Amino acid sequence: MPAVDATRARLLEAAGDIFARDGYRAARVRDICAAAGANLAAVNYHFGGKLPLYRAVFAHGFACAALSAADRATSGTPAARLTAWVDDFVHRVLADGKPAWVGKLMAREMNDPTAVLDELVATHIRPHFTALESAVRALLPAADDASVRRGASSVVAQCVFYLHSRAIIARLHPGWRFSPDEVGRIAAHVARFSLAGLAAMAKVAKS
Amino acid sequence: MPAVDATRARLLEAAGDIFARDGYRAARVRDICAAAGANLAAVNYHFGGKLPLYRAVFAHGFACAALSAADRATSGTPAARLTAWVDDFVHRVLADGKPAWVGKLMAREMNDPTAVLDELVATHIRPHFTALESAVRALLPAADDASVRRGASSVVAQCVFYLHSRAIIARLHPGWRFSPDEVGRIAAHVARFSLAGLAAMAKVAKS
Amino acid sequence: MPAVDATRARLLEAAGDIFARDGYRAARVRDICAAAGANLAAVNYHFGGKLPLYRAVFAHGFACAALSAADRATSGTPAARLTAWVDDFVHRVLADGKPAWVGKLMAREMNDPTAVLDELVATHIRPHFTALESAVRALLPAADDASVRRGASSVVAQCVFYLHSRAIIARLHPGWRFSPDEVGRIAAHVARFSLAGLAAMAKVAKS
Amino acid sequence: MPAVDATRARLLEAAGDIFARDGYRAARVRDICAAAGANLAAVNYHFGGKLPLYRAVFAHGFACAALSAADRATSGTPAARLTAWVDDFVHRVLADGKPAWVGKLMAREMNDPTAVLDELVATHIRPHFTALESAVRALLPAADDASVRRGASSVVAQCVFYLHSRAIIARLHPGWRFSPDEVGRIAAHVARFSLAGLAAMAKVAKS
DNA sequence: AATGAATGAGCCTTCATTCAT
DNA sequence: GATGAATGAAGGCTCATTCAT
Repeated sequence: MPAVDATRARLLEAAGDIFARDGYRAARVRDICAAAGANLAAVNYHFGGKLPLYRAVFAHGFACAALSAADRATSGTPAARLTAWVDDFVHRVLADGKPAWVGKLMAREMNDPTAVLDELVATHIRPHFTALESAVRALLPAADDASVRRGASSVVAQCVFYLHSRAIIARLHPGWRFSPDEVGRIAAHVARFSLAGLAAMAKVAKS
Repeated sequence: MPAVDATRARLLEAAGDIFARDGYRAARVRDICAAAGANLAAVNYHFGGKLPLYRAVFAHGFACAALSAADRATSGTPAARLTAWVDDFVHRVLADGKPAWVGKLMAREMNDPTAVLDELVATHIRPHFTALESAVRALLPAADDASVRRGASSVVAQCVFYLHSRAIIARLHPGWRFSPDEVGRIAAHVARFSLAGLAAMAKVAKS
Repeated sequence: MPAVDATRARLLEAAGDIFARDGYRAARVRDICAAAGANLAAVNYHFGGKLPLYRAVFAHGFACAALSAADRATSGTPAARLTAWVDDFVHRVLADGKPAWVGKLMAREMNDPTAVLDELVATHIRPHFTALESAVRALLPAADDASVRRGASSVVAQCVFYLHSRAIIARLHPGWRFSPDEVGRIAAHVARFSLAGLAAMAKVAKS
Repeated sequence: MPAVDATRARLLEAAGDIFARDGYRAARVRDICAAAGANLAAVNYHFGGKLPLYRAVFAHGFACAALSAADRATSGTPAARLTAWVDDFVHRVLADGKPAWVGKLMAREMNDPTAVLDELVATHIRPHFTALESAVRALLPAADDASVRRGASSVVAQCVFYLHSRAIIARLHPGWRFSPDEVGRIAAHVARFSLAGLAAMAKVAKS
């Protein structure tokens, strides 16, 4: 592709940052254009409006992030698959990498669901969650669907916690830094904690 | 005459609903006043502006909700205290009672922190969280602060999950209804799951 | 009269101050009522509105100020009458006494003439100015009306200058204080300056 | 294309008229935009708000008016310089030319000083007044600063009188028209009157 | 292909005024 | 006689969007 789409790409990156920081509503196309070094009308020219841009940002973000192969958790023992799933998710949630705004945007979508969320659930979230549920189900041989749901929820909850509650965490524990090492420790902790929790569930269900 | 503050009270209730539904920015004072059956200038007259109203809504919401005696978790064995804490929090998060919007507002504040959040952390959240942390610390005799932090986070995470992720839950599990019975089951689940997880942490720390 | 009109009187005083300071438009009835220690609705109750209050303030102000007998300049030689007139006017303009706001209000009315100004011209200003003109005419025996008008204008101009231009004066000469002594010096200066100017006019007209 | 700033220029001209007529506060951007044939948001787009527009109006007004060469009064005898200064100022004050609103705006600023006035004093008024003061000082060889100040004030006063008091003049002397001829006569009168007054001051100071 | 000028809808706020008590 | 609650009109400003170039 020629440099034609250079502005478009810069716009996409800038929009991701600003949408993640300010939310859809509070974000101003002015700021996005300015941050992208583009004209004020560029957003409308390239995307046709603020909302189309928002959709494009999600598409772009997930296209970049979803490549990280959540599928590696499809083989091995259930415990290993769960551990791998947790490790992958926690790292993604706490990553500071390029598409750092993908997670923040997701968190925002959850509070202000738009039509975009439905698409995301269908294309990315449901498959991802199903992979976890299959591992949980294998770890709870005698459990009914509701128990599996609750068990899987407890696992997911511990991962997304660091996404939704970061504002609270920053205020309660100002010193808590999420270095790569700490992220690893958190992932290991969540996996261990969850496996023990699920084991307790299995014991109860059996009895 | 109690009719003196009738408009003020209606305004407060309406504002809670609408702020919870639309967020601070997107909420329009027009709608709030209309919903309260009051004049457009009423919010400025009674509260002095949109932001003061927002603060008042939080104060009102917490004043109503905080009465539910979080203090019953201050006595008994650590396990009992943690169980009581979880039960209280899960019920509060999943309650459909009067101040149903308090939770939603909190969730919004976490994604879009304003100055209000700092006050809330200081007055309500930190004390609440400290109570949990003390129970967790008692359950992890040999653990360092970081471990206690991660352990407590896992417990909180499972409670607030049903607050932040309800949009996702509704899409992934459309049939999941949070009846009083189900809320009870969830609370029991989270407590058991967490105690097992913490026990596993204790074992590792000891070894 | 009973204390019934105590509020009314306080309102009048406060309104004078605030109208003089902020102008009719920018002045807020809130501030006036607050300054008078009265209710917000007191202005409407006692005067029937903001504009009626404004008129009442003028009436009150001139009733207090006009007593100072501008008429003492009606006897004596023309030069003495002019000197007395100037002395009276300069003192009134630069006075810091009770009805200090009367002058400022007049200055405001001149820039933003309302119906009030027409009344004032008829009842106070025209008689006052006519007294001056008669002295000037006596000093310019051979002059036509236009010359008298210009001469009288030059005299008045020097007096009102300290009213209209005080903002400029304060910025150009920050140290210039209008103590009673200085006010006396200014009055003397204006009279002497004017008499010399008029004498020069008389000489030209004669030739 | 010069059409680029056409709206901006029309806005400036319309704003000058309306600000002069109604004052800063009472003037409505609506009216200004309507008078300029522009959209309601045009003033915000081109100037960034009402106050910035107000400043721009002053800058524009003085840029147009200040070209009239106040500098011709810098050479010649003191009397000639004073005469030239007065002639220039009187003509400017009583001009009906293009920037007719400049004077009215100045008069308003004097009664309701804003931050704009400070800038104006520094950039235009002080230099202008200093030129006069130097001529007056030359005419009062033995006088102290206070006397020079009072003398210069008497001269300025006669010029600005026709600015501030036009509402009164129109009511006291309805027939007084300020034709070019009459303006010339007034200028000559003020100069002669002032030179005589200053001569009288010089005589007193000497004695 | 891309821009800068211009638009119009909508929002929060201020403020004088009114009304029931 | 006097007040506090409530009203409605109006104003300035923001911002996404459009249009001519």
